Amino acid sequence: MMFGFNNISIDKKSRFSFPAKYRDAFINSNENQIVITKDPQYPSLKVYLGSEWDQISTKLSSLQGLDPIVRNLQWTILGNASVCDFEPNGRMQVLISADLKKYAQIEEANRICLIGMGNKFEIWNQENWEQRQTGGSLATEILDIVLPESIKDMSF
Amino acid sequence: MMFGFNNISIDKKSRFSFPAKYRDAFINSNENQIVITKDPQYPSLKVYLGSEWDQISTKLSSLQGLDPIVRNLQWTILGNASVCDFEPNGRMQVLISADLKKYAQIEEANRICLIGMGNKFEIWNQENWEQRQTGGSLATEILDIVLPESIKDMSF
DNA sequence: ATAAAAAAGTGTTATAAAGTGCGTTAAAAG
DNA sequence: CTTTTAACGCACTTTATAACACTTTTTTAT
Repeated sequence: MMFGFNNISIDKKSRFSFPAKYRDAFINSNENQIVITKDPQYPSLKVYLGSEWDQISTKLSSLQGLDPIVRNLQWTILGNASVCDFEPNGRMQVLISADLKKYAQIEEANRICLIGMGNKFEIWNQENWEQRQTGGSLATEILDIVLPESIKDMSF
Repeated sequence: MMFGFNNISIDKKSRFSFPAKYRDAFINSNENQIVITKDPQYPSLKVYLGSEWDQISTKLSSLQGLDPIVRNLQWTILGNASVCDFEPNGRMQVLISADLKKYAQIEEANRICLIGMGNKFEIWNQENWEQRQTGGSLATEILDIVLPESIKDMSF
């Protein structure tokens, strides 16, 4: 399990490295892929371990796509996923695409917030994160709607 | 069970040591990890034993994150947790990150209050602690809201 | 269509900062 | 007075990041 807040740099080529403290956890869970995609609620990114992603994406893509909310989630989460090779023994570097950077409002930033939430991470623009933490609301609360039963038991 | 008030020093590298009187309790409970994170209500820190943390974090991360209050608690507690290796037979030293120091308003301090609460500890800035004890209220009471049912039975 | 140029992506190295470990001194307890 | 504990200081190790070099892909111009 991987927890905690990290303010880390992005280099000129849009790469970041996971902090070394997570190395053991990555090695133990035997991951060799990382998936980054959009968060459906907030202007931020979700970072999944390969194995977690397999579960979530399998479940989500099996849902009835005629429900517009489900369809929207499928578009957002599945349609924007970027799969990266990942070496837990190496530099643990990951590239963020221009699209995802734009979505998370980190186009210009050379630093991001990487937040360990146990089995996944979130990536935030620093200002947005701070506003969130102090109870302030963001301009864009994207999924402010009632969810269908089928996804109530899923945790993205 | 570990109780009582302690005023202890933080060194230049932001480390503190648990008082020796708790050594036996740590050895008996066989802990080799300590987790520090933010208190969701007050500008102070919570210090959990590894085994306690496993329970709390598992429960908390399983809750429906689409509820904004739950999501906020997950961010605060899980997203700011710092897991430290811990040797009950050694110096029992723990590092406090710059972020957590800032949150607990102990950035400049070279002493902190470490309060044993049985199965966990709290870390406070001395002045805030004294104000609390004498009934004064702090400027920042962060979680002044009604909690959803799902977390009413959890004790953080 | 091909070659040149630019951009994007990958990998390595060097250096400063952060973190860790341990010995010494000072203070407190027995 | 002896033993234990707390606090401090120093040296060593690890980590993060910026800078650089090289490769691959894409774009542009002829």
